Amino acid sequence: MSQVNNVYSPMPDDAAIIFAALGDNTRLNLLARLRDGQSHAIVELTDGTGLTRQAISKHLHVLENAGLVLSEKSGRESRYLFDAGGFQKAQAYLDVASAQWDAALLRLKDFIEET
Amino acid sequence: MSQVNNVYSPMPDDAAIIFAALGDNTRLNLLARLRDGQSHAIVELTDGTGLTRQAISKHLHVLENAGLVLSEKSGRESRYLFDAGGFQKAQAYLDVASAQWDAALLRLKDFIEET
DNA sequence: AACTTAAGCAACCTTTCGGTTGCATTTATT
DNA sequence: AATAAATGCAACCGAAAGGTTGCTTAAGTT
Repeated sequence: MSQVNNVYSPMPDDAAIIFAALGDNTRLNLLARLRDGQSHAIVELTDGTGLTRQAISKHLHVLENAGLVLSEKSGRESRYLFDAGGFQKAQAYLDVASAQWDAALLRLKDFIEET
Repeated sequence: MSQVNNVYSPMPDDAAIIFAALGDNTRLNLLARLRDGQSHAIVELTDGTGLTRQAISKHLHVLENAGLVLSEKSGRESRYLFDAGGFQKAQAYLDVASAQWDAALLRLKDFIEET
């Protein structure tokens, strides 16, 4: 079984996973911090959240699974970095959806004017 | 207490609610069907999903709450339509995030070249 | 008036989610 | 060698999510 999976037509499954990962404020805040382009250790990302390290660790795994962050081990710490890939897929999905909507509106408009 | 809420800086809370609503395949499929620009009754949207009418009804409420669809009563049926508002907010959020990321990369690049 | 269709409401069930605590492990530090 | 720091893993918990069934109500049909 093969699958087409180019950037112009994101797989719905992927999209749902990415959007679900974005659908939580704690995770959106983590992403915002990671957008500085540098890698951060878990303790560091935990700081100021009011949550435990394990909670943050779980959130980071969710983000990683969605392709929104990358992780790398460095000595005793695992550091996380922003991954633009997930974002681009989300944007692509919304763009395609918008385009479909616009096209439908246009068809509707033409149909009405046809009278 | 007042709040700024323009399209250039979407409120994170809103964003999380919208993304969470998009983070489910059943709902993405419903949205895809609603992108034809026309209104659909619940029974109609239920058809072909393999789920019950009530399940679909709940999903539609989630979408409505996120500003992704609108509903209107017409006789004994309530009909749902696509609402571009939620989509635009989601797109705006991702755009701002991307821009921040790009800016951070640029700063990093400049910093390195400064050597 | 009788019947059918479209929905809403509410209770209930199971699974997932967001979070915590406790303990073991690995990698610095002193 | 002994201690401290950063994690990972696993069990556990309460709340929310996704779904179902049953019953009521409102609006069309015949």
